[in-house]
Amino acid sequence: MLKISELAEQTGLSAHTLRYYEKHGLINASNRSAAGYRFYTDLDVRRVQFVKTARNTGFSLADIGQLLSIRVDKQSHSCQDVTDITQKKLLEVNAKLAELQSMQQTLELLLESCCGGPENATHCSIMEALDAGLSREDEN
Amino acid sequence: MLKISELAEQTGLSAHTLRYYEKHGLINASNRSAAGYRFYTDLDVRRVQFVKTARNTGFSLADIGQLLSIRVDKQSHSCQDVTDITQKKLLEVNAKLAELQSMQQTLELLLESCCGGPENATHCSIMEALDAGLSREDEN
DNA sequence: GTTGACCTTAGAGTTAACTCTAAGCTTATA
DNA sequence: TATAAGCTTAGAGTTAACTCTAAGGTCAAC
Repeated sequence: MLKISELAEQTGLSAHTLRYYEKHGLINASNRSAAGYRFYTDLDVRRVQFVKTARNTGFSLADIGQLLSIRVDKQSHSCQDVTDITQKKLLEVNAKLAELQSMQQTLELLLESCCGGPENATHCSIMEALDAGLSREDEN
Repeated sequence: MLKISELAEQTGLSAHTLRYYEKHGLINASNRSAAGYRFYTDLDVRRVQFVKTARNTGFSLADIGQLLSIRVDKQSHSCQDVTDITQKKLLEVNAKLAELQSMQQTLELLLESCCGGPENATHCSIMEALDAGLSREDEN
């Protein structure tokens, strides 16, 4: 049985975050001391680790809530329920990735075009490109 | 001379957003009518377009504030001032990109591993992988 | 028996970039 | 001249996921 600070140390999350997760229905302490202190079992720890892993994989807390409700009653859910959530997240990640890759390319082109030196910026090609709307090559 | 809704239409930004940008010192209306209506010149329009282009390139409003202060006094700034801002942004974008690529890979592996069918989730390999911390292959 | 570290709760603050609302002028049109 | 569309401001609300604070109770050790 772990106290909240011990669980925090074991999982790498802060006690604040753990209480926050509890408030949002993701986790819970199986036991409380007479005075109200939270005490966590091994099962609780594993649930927190599940949350942390899902978080690192990009799932939102809302997604994780869904995944957890599948986790506690796997019989009543299908693999498709799980892949639906995962697919949706992958699409979001891919969309964000495309956006960032476009930014990356633009930034790299800008940096290639500019001397970056101590000359004054009167003819700076980055400023010119931003002024010209990047020459309309990549607009939204 | 454009009214704010006309500028909004020309730039694809909302009038709300334009006022927001003004409140944060990025743009301004060169003129006001007797009653206080904003009126924008061609120069104002170009400044707004600069902001929009920079925004699409990933710069934060704070970055754009810096770029704009260079823009209005290029003599007093060097190309290096501009590339410093651009470099910093590229590093941020690259960091975020790496994070998302790792998530993408994980999500794809998860999806490959799971049948995604109507079977119940008792042995769902996505759930198992999340439970196992993704087999420790990719931890933070 | 008193420090000091740790725990509790409710609730406020943070961040970025909007987005919207309310209450009240202004302006163009019919 | 009356209506509707559009403008003004100040300020509140939104989103996600924390992060922190205040005020106070608890517990182990010296």
